[in-house]
Amino acid sequence: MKNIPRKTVDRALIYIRTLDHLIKEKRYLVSSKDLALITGISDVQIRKDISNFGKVGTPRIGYKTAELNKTLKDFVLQENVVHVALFGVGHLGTAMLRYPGFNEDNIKLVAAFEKDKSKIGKKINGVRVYPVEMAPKIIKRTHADLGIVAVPASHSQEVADIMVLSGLKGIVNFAPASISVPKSVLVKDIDFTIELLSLFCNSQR
Amino acid sequence: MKNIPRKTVDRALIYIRTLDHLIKEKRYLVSSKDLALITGISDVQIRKDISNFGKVGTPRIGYKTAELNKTLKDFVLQENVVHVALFGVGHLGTAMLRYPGFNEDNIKLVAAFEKDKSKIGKKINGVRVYPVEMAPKIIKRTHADLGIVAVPASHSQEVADIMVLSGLKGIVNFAPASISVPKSVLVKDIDFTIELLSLFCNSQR
DNA sequence: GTCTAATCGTGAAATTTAGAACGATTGAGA
DNA sequence: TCTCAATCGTTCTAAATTTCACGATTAGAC
Ligand SMILES: NC(=O)c1ccc[n+]([C@@H]2O[C@H](COP(=O)([O-])OP(=O)(O)OC[C@H]3O[C@@H](n4cnc5c(N)ncnc54)[C@H](O)[C@@H]3O)[C@@H](O)[C@H]2O)c1
Ligand SMILES: NC(=O)c1ccc[n+]([C@@H]2O[C@H](COP(=O)([O-])OP(=O)(O)OC[C@H]3O[C@@H](n4cnc5c(N)ncnc54)[C@H](O)[C@@H]3O)[C@@H](O)[C@H]2O)c1
Repeated sequence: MKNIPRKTVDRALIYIRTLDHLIKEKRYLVSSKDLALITGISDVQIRKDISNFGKVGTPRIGYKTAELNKTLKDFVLQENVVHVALFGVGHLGTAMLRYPGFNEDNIKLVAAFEKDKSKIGKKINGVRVYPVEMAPKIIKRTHADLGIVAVPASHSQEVADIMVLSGLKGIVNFAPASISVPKSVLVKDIDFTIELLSLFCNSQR
Repeated sequence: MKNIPRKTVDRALIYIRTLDHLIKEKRYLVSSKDLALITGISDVQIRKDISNFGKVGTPRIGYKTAELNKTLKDFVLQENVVHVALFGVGHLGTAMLRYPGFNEDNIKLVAAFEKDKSKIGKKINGVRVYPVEMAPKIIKRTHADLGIVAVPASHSQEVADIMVLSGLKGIVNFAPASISVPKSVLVKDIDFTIELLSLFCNSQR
């Protein structure tokens, strides 16, 4: 298997999202220029990304939406369902538990973990809330792949440690604090504050 | 003013966040190596980033937390308060309205806009919810700089157009669909689905 | 069948970003 | 005072990523 650039993989997910949408609208063909208009990514970039996955386009015509979608999905997702464990059932965590869109994209929240006893034992949108201590056991039982940190920053390292111990391979961290994990575990920080400030800084110039 | 790399600006925000924290703990000095341990960013990268903003460190000692923090803030934030308008008071929008952390970082949610009449007129955490039609007027009155798209993807382009018309200079888009805006308006997409899938893909290799 | 315009795919150039190496500086302690 | 070890800041090198240029291909018009 060819070594595909990290950023290409990320953009492939955007192409997949876009193609899913086009297919739902019964669109059969799409050119790199069309995709560029929709996604804001340049047409050259799109063609180059796609060429990583083989020659699937037809000159003068473009790409068949269904075929391209399948090609991309085969490469980057391989029909996997991604199992995710949530830590922290507060405002943000609850929003995610209630979000119906994950299922459609092969993401399954398999369990939630809380400290607050009043939330433990409940089921939100079919997902049970467990005490944090049960995380290692439940995570193994449910085959969770990834974890989400949605606890206050003061407890983010603590839950990150549990996630690592439990064998999770990737963490999305919403807490506004860096977490330390072995380098075999990937971390994606999503700090709304930083995103807003960054946008503001960059719009100022 | 020197042209500072975009990624350096983003990392500067992480340094600021970290320094805020250290200062709160009454820590006066910090070396690039310390910061590297905390943030996961390499010490070389950190020194190089900081050197963009002038020589503020002392060999053998490191940086004074307060001084470095001030230097960074002067460059990238300039003591501005960022005014933000929220579109969509659903699960995610409400979580943001209720988040107390923004204030501490000079981010102010100045108004929220909704379609659902049952939500209009309410005040959440001090922020009033208006009908979308009032957005241009309220945004001008409140001097909002940025907007947040927290409506379903099916309506994201529609509200993005209103944001542009209203003069917002940057948009954080949580909807899983690309939005088209003039290139003078910056967009930051945050698609939880894509973040999770990306993490999964990258952890698989 | 030939021509043509649109589109793909790709190799090279340019740009951005990260990393490595290393000299310069400084405070602490012998 | 002199040495030393820690740390900063800068320059050079390397890697990753994007952009550019252009040839190759193909469906459709005539
Ligand atoms: N809500 C937002 O818009 C927003 C914006 C920026 C950053 N964040 C960050 O996202 C994270 C979650 O935000 P939120 O608004 O949902 O916070 P929240 O306070 O509403 O929820 C946090 C939840 O985590 C639980 N918790 C605390 N310690 C725990 C532990 N050790 N193990 C398990 N659960 C624990 C709490 O009981 C609570 O239910 C925070 O780190 C916050 O700083 C949120
Ligand atoms: N909640 C999550 O965890 C999550 C995860 C991934 C993506 N998202 C995306 O984030 C966005 C918001 O998610 P959510 O969970 O808050 O959705 P939600 O359905 O809870 O809330 C959406 C809100 O937008 C309002 N709205 C609809 N059309 C509008 C319009 N034209 N103008 C103003 N308001 C309008 C609705 O009345 C509703 O209150 C959606 O695009 C969703 O796909 C959310």
